[in-house]
Amino acid sequence: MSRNHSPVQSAARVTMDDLAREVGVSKITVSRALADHPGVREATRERVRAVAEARGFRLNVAARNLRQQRTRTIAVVIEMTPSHDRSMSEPYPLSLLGGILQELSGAAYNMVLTTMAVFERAPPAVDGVILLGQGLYEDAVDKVQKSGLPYVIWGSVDGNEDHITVGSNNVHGGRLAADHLLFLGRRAMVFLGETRHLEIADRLAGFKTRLAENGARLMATLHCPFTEDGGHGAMKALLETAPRNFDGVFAASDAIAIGAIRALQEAQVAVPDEVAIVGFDDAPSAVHCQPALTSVRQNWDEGGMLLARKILDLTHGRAVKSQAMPVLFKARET
Amino acid sequence: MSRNHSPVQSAARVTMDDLAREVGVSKITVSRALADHPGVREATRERVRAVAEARGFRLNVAARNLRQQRTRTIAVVIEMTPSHDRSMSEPYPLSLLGGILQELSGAAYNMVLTTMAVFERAPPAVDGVILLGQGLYEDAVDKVQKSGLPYVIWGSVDGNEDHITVGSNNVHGGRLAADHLLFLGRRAMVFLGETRHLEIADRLAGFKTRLAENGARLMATLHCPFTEDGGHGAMKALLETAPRNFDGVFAASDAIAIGAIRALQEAQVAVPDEVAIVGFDDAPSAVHCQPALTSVRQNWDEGGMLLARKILDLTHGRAVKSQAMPVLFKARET
DNA sequence: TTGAAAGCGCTAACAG
DNA sequence: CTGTTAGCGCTTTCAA
Repeated sequence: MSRNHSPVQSAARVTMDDLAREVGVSKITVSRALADHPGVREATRERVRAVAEARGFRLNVAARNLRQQRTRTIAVVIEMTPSHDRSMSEPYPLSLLGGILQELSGAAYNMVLTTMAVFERAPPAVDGVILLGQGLYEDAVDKVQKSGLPYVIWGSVDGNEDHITVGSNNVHGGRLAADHLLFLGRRAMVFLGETRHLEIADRLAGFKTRLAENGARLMATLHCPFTEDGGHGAMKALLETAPRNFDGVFAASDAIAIGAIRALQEAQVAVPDEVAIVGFDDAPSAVHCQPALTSVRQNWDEGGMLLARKILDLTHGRAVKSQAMPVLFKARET
Repeated sequence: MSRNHSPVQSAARVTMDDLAREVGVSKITVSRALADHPGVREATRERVRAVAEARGFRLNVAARNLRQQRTRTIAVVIEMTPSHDRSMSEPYPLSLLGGILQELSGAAYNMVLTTMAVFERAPPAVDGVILLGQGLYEDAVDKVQKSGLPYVIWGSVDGNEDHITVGSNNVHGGRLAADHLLFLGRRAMVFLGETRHLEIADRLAGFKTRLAENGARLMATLHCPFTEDGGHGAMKALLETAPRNFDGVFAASDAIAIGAIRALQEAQVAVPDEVAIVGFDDAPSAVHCQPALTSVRQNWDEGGMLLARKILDLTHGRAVKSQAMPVLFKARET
């Protein structure tokens, strides 16, 4: 029946004062009754509850937030490109958010999902910040730091003890990728990915280390975006400029790897017989693509939960440490 | 007097009063200067700005929210199962959130991502609600309605004018799926999906209509979860209990379809030669799976933007209507 | 162009 | 078990 036409709230909203007057107690008693504080007579609590229900009382959360100087809300700042091509899910899939949300939910905390731009332009009322996004790094960290709020970062665990970081052990992931390709007898490798991102740089570092230890060579490092098209373009360009001089590829994401495989197949290069390839993330499409993609899985869920737990600890003044999480190698057909 | 133990911010935070004292103006002038109100002398504004910067002033958003009686924040309530199997991205992928976020960002609004449970237990300070999630439906709508906030729903556009709904034209999607299978000469169909969800029920309804119009038959409707395992299990059970009496399948999601294909292949049933199949959503894996899955694409991005625009309109007291969005048929190998 | 007063709705602290 | 007082930090209103 045409409710909803109310702009924000229907009429003047019912306050605790209104309830207090009606029940015949003071508003602090109303507050205590509704908040389940001990030391309110059960009968009183019941009456307050009943009237609150009857009058459609809703707590003014903004008022409470101001009074208590805390919002029980954590901001999650993501990198978002509006482009269709690069879906938000590429570098940081929903399961990372899922892990965060699950943990925050458990603590009865809310989560504000926002971008750096909005975070600056219209700062939300929050108690802490989780920063996702490699591109953002240096810049974004500064901005968040300026906000004065406690924060944790998803990314590469560098030596900087100034900020708390949670992330996969990317160096080790790179080593595992190298080991696989070496095991397949490959000696001449190519790396695909944007190494300006610390996480990616770490993957390459681990990869290189193992190659060096085993006398294999890195023929090229191609900087390409995280997408399938990025991988396809980079590999296509590589194949067109010179005769193929490599037999192993390590891609910084599964999307890149899948694009690269497509380019290889278009150029009549057999995968994995002529060129073996390892991706990263173990995305769903890694299982379904042809041939099935060997990849390095990150534990997004757990990562999200860790991020949430750490930011909650920080907001409660507890000590917190950075943490690198193990990755899992998934050998498939490539 | 131990102000609040301030777990959140380090020292006592700088307030507008502090700035006012230091600059030698009243706090309201500080407020106006920082908010770029006209009618503040430029010199004054500059001084205020400088001191604010120097002192590391940060606006107390909670206080502003209380005073202004609005938060510039919209809650997005999602259905979240903690289970690994059913990823959050299944029914409502990140791109829907992306669309919402993009539109809210543009209006300098923040977005609280939350679940129904948290929304009830720890209501966030918001001006409106976007409700995602078919499972939630009746129940969740009631709960949100009780909150007294304006809201819009992603889902099926039913006749109910009480609430504003945005969603794909699921009925038409069902018709398109039927047309494809009929075009391939199929006459005996199976539907896979949980029809208690209104959206799914709509897909089935459109599907049935077309079958009836063309004298084809619906042999079975199997209720299964949205996952690959759900589709696999349902199809496997169907194949085991009786001789195969169908040659076309319409699945309520791509994940279900991919699971069903696997079950068919395991039972030595050729896809699409013996059984053709159509999915829904046009997920990335639809392109990569073997054989490539025919599907019905939903315009998530646009849907998210519409949801956001409508809830903003509602919170500003503007009239708003429900809207069904066109879907796009993607014929592939199945 | 600036300021004084008031108060948004709630809850912590202390008294009774 | 309940109440009084005070005030969180900001912005609206009205006055100068």
